Parts: sequence; C-alpha cells; structure tokens
Amino acid sequence: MTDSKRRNTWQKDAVRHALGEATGFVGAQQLHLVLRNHGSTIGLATVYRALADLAAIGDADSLQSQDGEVLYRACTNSHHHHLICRNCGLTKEIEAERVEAWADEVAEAQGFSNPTHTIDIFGTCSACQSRNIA
Amino acid sequence: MTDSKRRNTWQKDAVRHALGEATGFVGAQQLHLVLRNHGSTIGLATVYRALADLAAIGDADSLQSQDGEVLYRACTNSHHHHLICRNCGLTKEIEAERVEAWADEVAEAQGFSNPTHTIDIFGTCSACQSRNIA
DNA sequence: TCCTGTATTGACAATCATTATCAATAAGGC
DNA sequence: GCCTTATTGATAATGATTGTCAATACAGGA
Repeated sequence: MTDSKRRNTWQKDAVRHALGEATGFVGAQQLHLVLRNHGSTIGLATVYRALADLAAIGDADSLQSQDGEVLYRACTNSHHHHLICRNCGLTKEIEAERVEAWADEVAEAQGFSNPTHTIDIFGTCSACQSRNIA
Repeated sequence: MTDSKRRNTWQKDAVRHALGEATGFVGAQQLHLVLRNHGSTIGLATVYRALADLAAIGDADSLQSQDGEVLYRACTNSHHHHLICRNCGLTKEIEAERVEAWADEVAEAQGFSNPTHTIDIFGTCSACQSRNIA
C-alpha cells in the first residue's frame, strides 16, 4: 500500500526540489509562482497535489498560517516542531521531547486515544527586530 | 481604547449567548445556522464580526480546524490550551504552565521576541472510541 | 420622551485558497 | 513500440471569510 501504482514525473520532482530550495514554510500558491518564474509550466493543481503527497508520505511538514493558508516545508527527519518568524518566515526546528511526552500524557489522562498535537511558536526574529526599529 | 464607542446590540448578545451554549468549538457558519434555526434573523457577516470582536476582547478562544475553518469557543479565564476530540468536538481545557514557560524560553533562546504559540492536542475521546468499535 | 449622529447591521458581491472535473498526455510494464 | 491508466493542467466549482454600502437602531443630549 506504499506506492503500488505511483508514477514518477518531472512535476513531482520539481515540487520536491523547489520545496527543498525554499527557506522556511511556503504556500502552494507561492511555490507555484516560483516554479513558473523559473520557466516551469507546471499547473497549480499539480503543485497542490504534489505537496499533499509529500506531506502524506512524510517528506514534508505542513502547518496553517494565521490567515488560513496551508504552508509546507521540506521535512528532514522525523517528528519535530517549529519556531517561526511571523515577519519573514524564517524557520528553526526545535527540540520538543519534553512537550511531546507531556501532550501524550495529558491526552491519555483524559481518556483520549491516538493523540496528535499542534505545537508551533511564533515570534519576531532578531533580524526583523532590528529592521523594524527604523 | 477599550470600548470608547462600542454599542450593545441584541445581535452581539445572541452570538455571545449561543457561543456559551455550544459545547466545544464551533465555526461561524455553524453558529449562524444555529441562531437562524432558533428563529433569529441575524446575518452571517454579523456573526463573523461578533466572533472576531469576542476573540479580540478576550471573551473567546479561536483556533483553526484541520480543514481551515476558524472555530471559536467561549473563554472562561485567561490563557490556556485545549484537548479536542477530532470526532465529536468535545473540548477540555488543559493546564500548560510547563509548556508555556518552555515555549517562551525556546523563543528567547533563539533571539525571537514577542513569542506566541499554538498548542493544541487532538485525539479521540473515550465516548467516540466505544462508539466507533461498532 | 423625542432627536440626531453614527456605530452597526445585513444582503450581496468579491476574494482567496483549495478541490473537483475531465479530456489530453505520458510513465512504465509488456 | 504499444497499451493501460496514473497523472497532468486549464478551468469551473466550492466554501469560508471579508468588503461594500444603504438602511437601521443604539445612546446621549435637548
């Protein structure tokens, strides 16, 4: 059930590659625009599909920006969380073992099964701080 | 700047009340539907505005469901987080002092200012677990 | 209590991200 | 190379949310 009838296309590679190039999280629309600006003729719907695939496979993280857009990022290893600059989008992966454990504990203590969690920290990075003083 | 020119209307009360009655998180559309079903003639846009107001004032919490809808819930006290059943929407407020502190520490350690965070735990509540066995 | 200025409302249009549709294309096993 | 069918992409459709703006009704003063 992993990839029984999956086919490899240059479109999927393009999306995977573009996502790898991007710094921080990017939306599908934005990624599509980047690809087109680089000469690609890839379609918007395809970018959406490819990103959803990558996220499903586990090769991409996804989160929702505060205005409702779904953002993606190339996923290096396994499960982790992010510290995101709300101004420039700079992203740092953070260790959250303590919190992982805590989340599961809380869920189980209340009788909830299959716990998942959303843990993201937003802030203004140092670069944007100095920039905004002006 | 708190409420210099704010007026009280039955619409705002209706939304506040309906939100109080609701169990767990509800979307604006859903709340609007409930109000109409109860005979109210309130407009959809007004529900959106009232909910946004409540959230801004601090009388309501908001979070985004996994399909992009913004959900609201009457807010009892100050800052807290939630454990939400992804099936029935049952919500429990959880204590997260440890995590609060951790989030701020992490942000500051990386030079990020004005940290805010999104911490929500999703799971299947015990009631829904037994229900889904059938 | 009545008047009046204006915050607020509500119907509807507009926006924006995302998903569905479906004919045309191309990946990959033979 | 051929054939099956997964995949693409242009476009329409969806669904939540916000903008518009004339009509309405709250609230303070006469």
